[in-house]
Amino acid sequence: MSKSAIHKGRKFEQVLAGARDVFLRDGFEGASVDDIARAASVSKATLYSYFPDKAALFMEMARVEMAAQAERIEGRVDFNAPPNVVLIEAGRGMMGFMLTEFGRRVFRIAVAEADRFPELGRRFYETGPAVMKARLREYLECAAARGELQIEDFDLAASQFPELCKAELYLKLVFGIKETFSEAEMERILKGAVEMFMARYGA
Amino acid sequence: MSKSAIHKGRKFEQVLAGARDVFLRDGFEGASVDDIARAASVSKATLYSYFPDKAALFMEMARVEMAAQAERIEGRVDFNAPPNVVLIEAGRGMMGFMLTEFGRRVFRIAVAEADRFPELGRRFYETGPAVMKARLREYLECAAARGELQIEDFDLAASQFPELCKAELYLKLVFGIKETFSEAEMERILKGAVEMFMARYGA
DNA sequence: TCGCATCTGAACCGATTGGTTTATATTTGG
DNA sequence: CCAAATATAAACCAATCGGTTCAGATGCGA
Repeated sequence: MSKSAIHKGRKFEQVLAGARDVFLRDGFEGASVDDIARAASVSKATLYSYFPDKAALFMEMARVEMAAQAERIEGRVDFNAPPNVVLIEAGRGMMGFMLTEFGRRVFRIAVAEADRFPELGRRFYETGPAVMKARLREYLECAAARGELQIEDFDLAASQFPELCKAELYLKLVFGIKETFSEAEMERILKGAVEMFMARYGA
Repeated sequence: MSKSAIHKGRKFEQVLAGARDVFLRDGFEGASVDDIARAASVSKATLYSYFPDKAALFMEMARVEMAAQAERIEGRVDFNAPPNVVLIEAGRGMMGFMLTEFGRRVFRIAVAEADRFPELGRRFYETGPAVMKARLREYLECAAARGELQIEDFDLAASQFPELCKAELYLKLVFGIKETFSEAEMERILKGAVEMFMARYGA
């Protein structure tokens, strides 16, 4: 009773969990409501007592899932640490999420359904990449003020670094060429990203 | 009769064109065979006389479309030109494709269906990003041999530059935040990419 | 233990889907 | 101009889908 507003029943979480599993596995069109109900160990009638239709269920699970993701990103950024420490840390976090089975699936869904659910794409962007970029930008300004970096276009710089971290990884992941990367490979890309960034913006 | 091997009929191209339009608009699941037949101005029976099922039609149109895309990329790369010319040119080409309505749709489909059609993702990667990377790498080695660049890890460098060109653009495009970018914005990103690349690898 | 809210399972509905068939029309090469 | 190849429209099929309904089971607070 003290939880949230809209719902009334006790199996709410079950439904969301089932929806998450099936939607992430099969996509929006591909997922059948019967499948979701089965995965949630819940009757279809119960499911429809919570949500008016399939799309609403989908959006709600996406909302919840992305909120959780945003919270996960709340990884510490030490604003006083030197750039090559902070950058490595931030890059590692990003790559960690990208390399998750879960991370890939969420990304795929967001891309695939960005047409059908325009709000979904926007939300994914804003709770994911946008917050990371904003935080990074904050740090960059901080470090620049200390004279550790020399940046003119902070917005651009904060966008460039995450992109650098995707080199060699991202495309192969998204298109299913390769699903796992060794620690050594990750370190090589990460090191390359930081070196390039520092070569351009280092003081 | 002198054309290709498998098919026999005269409306083959029509069918492929219709399939392209509808699949790119609605995705694989979302597209109905009746819709495709209608878009192709062809009867469903005719369509099924060419292709055994929906999936085969989809893969064939993807194959053709990606082959065409690969040909399009055959843009000149002058191996004797200096880096900051070649890089700008290559980056501009990439961004040009990304910013096309068509380019975005193809990308979305490839991502969305990479699970269902593993070969599709692989093919998209190999006829698109991979060829660009290979060509760029070739050039980088050439320019390094001339002493215009100083690169240790050519593979990494050839992956980094395209990623840099996506900064600020790509994510917004993919998630539908923004669909068009002014010439000035593109130039800013492009210039930023080249500057960063040269700061790291310039001789 | 009673009473009320929630949950269940299964049947059901109308719509749509991928795919087939059939009888007829049209094109085309010789 | 004929005959074989190819295309057509429409009806049809079985399956699946999202969504509804309902009679009864189940859990829970008092």
